[in-house]
Amino acid sequence: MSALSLAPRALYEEVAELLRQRIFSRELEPGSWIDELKIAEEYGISRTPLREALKVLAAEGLVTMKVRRGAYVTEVSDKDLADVYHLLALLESDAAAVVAQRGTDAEHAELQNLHTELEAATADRDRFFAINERFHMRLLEIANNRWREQMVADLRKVMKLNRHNSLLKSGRIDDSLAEHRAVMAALLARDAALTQQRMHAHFRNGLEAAT
Amino acid sequence: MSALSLAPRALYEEVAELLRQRIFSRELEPGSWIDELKIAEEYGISRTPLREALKVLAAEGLVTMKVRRGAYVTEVSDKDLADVYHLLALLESDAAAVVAQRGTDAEHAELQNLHTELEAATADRDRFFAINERFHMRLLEIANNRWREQMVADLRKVMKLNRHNSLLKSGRIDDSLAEHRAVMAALLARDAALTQQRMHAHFRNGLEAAT
DNA sequence: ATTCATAATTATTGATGCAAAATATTCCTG
DNA sequence: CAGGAATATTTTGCATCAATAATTATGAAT
Repeated sequence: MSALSLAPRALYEEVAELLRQRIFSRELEPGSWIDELKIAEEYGISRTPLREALKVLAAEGLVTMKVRRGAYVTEVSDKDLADVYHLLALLESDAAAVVAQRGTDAEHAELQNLHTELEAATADRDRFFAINERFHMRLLEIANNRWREQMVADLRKVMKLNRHNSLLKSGRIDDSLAEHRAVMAALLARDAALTQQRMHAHFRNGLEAAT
Repeated sequence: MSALSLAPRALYEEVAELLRQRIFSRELEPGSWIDELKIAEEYGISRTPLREALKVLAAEGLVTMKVRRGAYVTEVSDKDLADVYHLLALLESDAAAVVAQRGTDAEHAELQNLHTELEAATADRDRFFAINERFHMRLLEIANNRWREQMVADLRKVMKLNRHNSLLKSGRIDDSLAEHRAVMAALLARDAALTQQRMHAHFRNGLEAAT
């Protein structure tokens, strides 16, 4: 990690990222109030960029702002988890259908390559998750709808708030891979409806495994 | 409008709302930079709450922040318009399917009442739009997914950035009403798939009329 | 005359200070 | 001893101030 970055982010962005990590690691627990003074002192910054960072996190749904009370880490109930998952399934399965229908052959090949990598990574759990993540992200990029990309990114952040934090549970690697394979087959066949349906099933199974 | 409100909003919220109105009225044009000093002076406030408001608007997609350059009103291309519309169609037609399947009889009756009001308001264009808006909002509330409600609200704000600003063009009132009637019929019959399909068609027609 | 470099101006970003509001504490009363 | 009111402390919210980076303008050199 180099000290000077090519695209220097604003301080409030850096702070937002640090807070996200602390929230995801549950160092900042859901429901707990965020002490502006304490955090600002910890990071050696003033409260101004911290407050701006909190506004960003509030928009992402990670924290909730109460007037004259401050910000607390959002608590996600089981219902919230199911609701968010429902939307992710909807958005990503639609993205898959779009890619099946309108993706170029080169883009399809690229996804197929990622899938092949995935098939080869069943032994290494972390690697499997990492490649899986790249696959889903690349799929969204190819679907080429920046508003959806933003929404999915935000929803995935909310998912990470949950204790049983998994878009993909451990024991489910083999099942998940089989579903992935089915999605790819439909996608390469350019069958949009089937791709959408199979991706949706993939998510539904994921939710059942998570709850 | 009373001076003292029961839920006093923070200044940055008020400012965000004022800026939204100015953006929607195109007083602040898409692509134009927002002069913090000028706006703050206009409103007689400091720049701190203004900057926090800009972060909120950025999260909604209404303005774009550039590091060390400030904020400018987001420009929405025709592609953006189509992309946002695509997502609105996806989210709202799914909401309709959910309501068809899981809404209570009382909730269905409530929507039917709104629809009846709509049928009676074809002569008054503004009234028609207002009731239509209420119908869609109520549908989302009944679908009972606060994450979707937030996303749809944000997407609708982005839609309003566009010049041909209309989720419902003028000449299309009769067609729109017919589509609405079809949606209601499927919904009351608790046919989720058909409801979803018809709501989707309703949006598709809306987009074609807008472009 | 054009281009590049340097300086000056302007605007954004971050820090500090102050006032108002909410919560916690203490003291008084029943 | 308990309950409530008044006070004190903590914390948020807004404004002002300082510094930092970017753009523009100016001038010199080729």
